[in-house]
Amino acid sequence: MGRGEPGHRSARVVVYEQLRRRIVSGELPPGAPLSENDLAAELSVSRTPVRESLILLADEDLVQVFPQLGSFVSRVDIRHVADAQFVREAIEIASLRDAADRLDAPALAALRDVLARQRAAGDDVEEFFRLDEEFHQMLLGVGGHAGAWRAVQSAKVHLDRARRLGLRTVSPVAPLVAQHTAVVDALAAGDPEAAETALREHLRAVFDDIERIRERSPELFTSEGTSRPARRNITVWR
Amino acid sequence: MGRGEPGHRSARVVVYEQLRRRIVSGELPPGAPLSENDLAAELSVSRTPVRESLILLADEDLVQVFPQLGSFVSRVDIRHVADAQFVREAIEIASLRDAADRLDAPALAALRDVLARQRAAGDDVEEFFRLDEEFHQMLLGVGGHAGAWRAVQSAKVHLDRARRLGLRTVSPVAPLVAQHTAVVDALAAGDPEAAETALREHLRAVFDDIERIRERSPELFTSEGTSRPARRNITVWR
DNA sequence: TACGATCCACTGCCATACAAGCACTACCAT
DNA sequence: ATGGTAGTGCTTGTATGGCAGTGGATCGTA
Repeated sequence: MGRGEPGHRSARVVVYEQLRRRIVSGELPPGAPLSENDLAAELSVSRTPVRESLILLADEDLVQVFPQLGSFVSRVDIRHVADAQFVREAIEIASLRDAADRLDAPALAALRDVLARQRAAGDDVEEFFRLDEEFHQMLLGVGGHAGAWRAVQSAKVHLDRARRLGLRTVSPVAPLVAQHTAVVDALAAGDPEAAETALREHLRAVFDDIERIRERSPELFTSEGTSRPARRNITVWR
Repeated sequence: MGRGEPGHRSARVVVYEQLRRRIVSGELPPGAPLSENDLAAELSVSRTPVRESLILLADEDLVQVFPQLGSFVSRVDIRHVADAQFVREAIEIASLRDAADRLDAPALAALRDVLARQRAAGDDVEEFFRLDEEFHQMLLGVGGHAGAWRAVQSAKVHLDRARRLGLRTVSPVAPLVAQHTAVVDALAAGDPEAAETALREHLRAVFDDIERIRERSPELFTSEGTSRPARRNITVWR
């Protein structure tokens, strides 16, 4: 496929999406070194698209770059997560108020379909997060603010990463699906107040989860002493 | 100054900030071509930092890149502006609710100082926008959500650009300062309801301004036919 | 053993060269 | 006059080379 084809994805986009996915999933944990050379060799591209991807990831605070030192997966800054929580809540709640008036039968059916699939997903974490994205994006669309999804996503990515880092040891996903259901039920019942309360509780529950994770695994979060990582184990063992 | 010094600003950051300023100010109008080679020559750097800056600007929808065709200052998409308006309003209003409880004497004095400087600025557009940024950022800080400023800014930049494109021909800034003052007065009076109403009216007034600008200068906004610009006048006349 | 000067592998930043593709011009055949 | 087509100069995308800077490893000295 030629470069001009609509389906063409440049090497930069491919690299960016893969790195982002691996960082958010926890496969590349906070503090992991991201050498331009190593990544280029691993992904069979040159340093250029790798570097451009790292710049974009640094712009959304998923990566920290120290010139002449190295690039690293950023540690989770709890203040940054709190800010993301606030932004996300503000946008989603504001949209929900509009959604109460605009909900129609097809949209309601689509929402319920996502909920059913979430219940069916069980403990498949990957699937749950895919459907979680779909649910919240759909909810924004019902409010007539699908265009605000990018802003939500740029905040949500930090919440998702923090959750996934400790998801195995902490809460199951079933209550979250129940909270989603409560929001939709309140909307369907024409009770925007209850919907707002339910959504706010849901988002707060997510944040509380993260704070529990922080207590269990403080090494994943920033602390004043570790802000500037150093290289480790450069020479090969022999 | 060495590259490692704290005050060092890489060529990429310098180029990025200059291009961003020139785009938002209208010096580089919507549709203007941004050739990587030309910009590199003009700014006395190589293509690399220019290109990396364009990627960042494209990520925030200030620039559109068409592979093998060219990069252009993006036209103003009214839907995009409406989304930005919604996001900004949601965040600032949510923060204002917290600000009502947290306002103390020093913060109030700082806010009033900015208002006084805005009144003194008169018709200096550059100064007005600087102080407008300062005011809204300060208001977020009072609410305890200074970290949300980046999210607001990434939305606000599109509103600012749209306003500046037609500011000369449309409304004066004095009413905007009066609206700012109304917000602070309501906060100081301990009336969060009135403050919210005043802020919402202020933000809506800004958006109405943009719609008036659109009626006067539709060529600055997207229309279906002009989404993909073409090159013109490649060969030199002789 | 403890400590300091030096070395050097490795880093990201920038400049440059090459590759692939599109738009327009100019020309040629019909 | 008109339609088709090769040529040309620009575009962005990718690869690579060179540079300044960093800090762990290493060796010399007390």
